[in-house]
Formats: sequence, C-alpha cells, structure tokens
Amino acid sequence: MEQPTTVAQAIAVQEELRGLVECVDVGTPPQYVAGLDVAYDGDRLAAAVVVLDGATLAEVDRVVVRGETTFPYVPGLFAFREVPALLAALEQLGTTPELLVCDGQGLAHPRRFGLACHLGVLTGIPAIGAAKTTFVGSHGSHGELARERGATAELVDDGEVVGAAVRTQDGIKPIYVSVGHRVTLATAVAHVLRLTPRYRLPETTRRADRACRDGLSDGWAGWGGFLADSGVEPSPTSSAAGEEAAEDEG
DNA sequence: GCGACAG
DNA sequence: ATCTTGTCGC
Repeated sequence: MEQPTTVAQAIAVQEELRGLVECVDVGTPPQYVAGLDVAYDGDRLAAAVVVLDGATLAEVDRVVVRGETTFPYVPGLFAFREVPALLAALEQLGTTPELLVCDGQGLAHPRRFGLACHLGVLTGIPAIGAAKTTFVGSHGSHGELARERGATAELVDDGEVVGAAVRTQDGIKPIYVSVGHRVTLATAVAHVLRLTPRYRLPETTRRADRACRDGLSDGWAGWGGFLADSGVEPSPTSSAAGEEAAEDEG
C-alpha cells in the first residue's frame, strides 16, 4: 500500500512508517546536501532536487522531473502529493546526497510523520524539515526567541518538543525546523544555520524552488512520465550579477 | 460546534 | 501552491 488512493489509506501508511523514523545522528558531516521542492500548474508539476557542496554551498548536481499530480493537497497528507515526483528525481541524480533538506515539516506533524520523515524513511538518507510556517505546535509561551540570527525556541505540540523555531537572519521571521530521519534536532538546526548565510531560507530550498519553478515554464513538449532535465549545466540565465531582487516566501 | 490547516 | 507592481529599506 505504498501508493494510497484514499485519505484513510494514506493515514494508514503514515501510521505504519512512523515507527521507522530514527532520531539519532549517523555518519559524518554531509559533503553533499540536497534541497527538494515541487512547483505546480494545475495538475502538472515539476519536482527539483538540487545538490550543493556542504562546505562551499556551490551547486554540484541537479535534476528536474516533470509529471502530473497523483494525490490532492490534504493538510497532513502533503507528502503523498510530492513524494512520487521527488523520488523519481532522486533516482535520476548522478550524486548521492547525505542530507535531504525538505520544504515542509518532519516530526512537527499531527502524526509525527511529515514530508521529511517520509522521504527520509523511504530513501534511508538523513533528512530534515525546514518549513516557512508552523503546522502543529507553537513556541510563543516557551520564551520569545531573540532577535539575532541563530536564536531558537522549542516548537511544542501537545506537550511534546516536535521541532524548533529558528531565526536564520537578524530580525526576520523564523523558520521551523524538525527532525526528518537519522538526525537529531540539534544537528538539524546546525545544518539549517550553515545553509542560511544570507537569506531566511536555506540555500538548498532556494535553489530547488527556483529550479522546479523554471521547470514548469520550460513547456511540456510531449512528456512520457517523469521525464528529466538534469545534469550540471553552466547556468545560462542566472549568473553572478543582478540577483538581488530574489526574496524568499512562497 | 467552528475554525485552522506544511505546500 | 498560486494570483501579483511598486515600493520601502539597508
């Protein structure tokens, strides 16, 4: 039952896989870090995986696949909408990332099995969730997080610490980080801070967002199901100068 | 009971 | 997610 059709089936899958989440650090600091995101245009979609060098944040690989939606957006079942395309993109990758930075929640989910947990468990690759807004839980009463970059506050839901609000830049809205798989919350937060030298969102997320969005524009010339446009191509459009107007937010 | 609800 | 220009600020 890996490709559920109904809400009940999807919830059953989450209940079944949630027990496989590992909340511990494994391996060495990642050399390759991947950002994943999906963009939509009606029932069509483009999923992107962009791999960056963990130390320099330079892009080393990327894959964009296009296809069609197979599951509607249902709060709490978001993963079932994005996972098929993201897995297809990961398979096309010529590199093996050691960390997946997902655009959504990990354990900060009503059933403690958000997108990051789902992708982590299915791939076995350490994964973290980095969301722009909260889904469950709050941090208000648990001490306001300081205005400075690096400040954090526990994200608590139903008396349980499910993640952390993380201020990635001075004086800007925090993002919400949670464990996906094979990582601890502290390590997940550290990774996010290393990936946000300048903007609110991780570089991985920003690059993946741009990639899948561009993938939607590039037309649909007779696709045959998750066709991929991949490889390390000398970025023709985006260059060094004039990239100052790019803001985060969805 | 009513509203809120990752992207 | 997506609809959307100019504008304020560093």
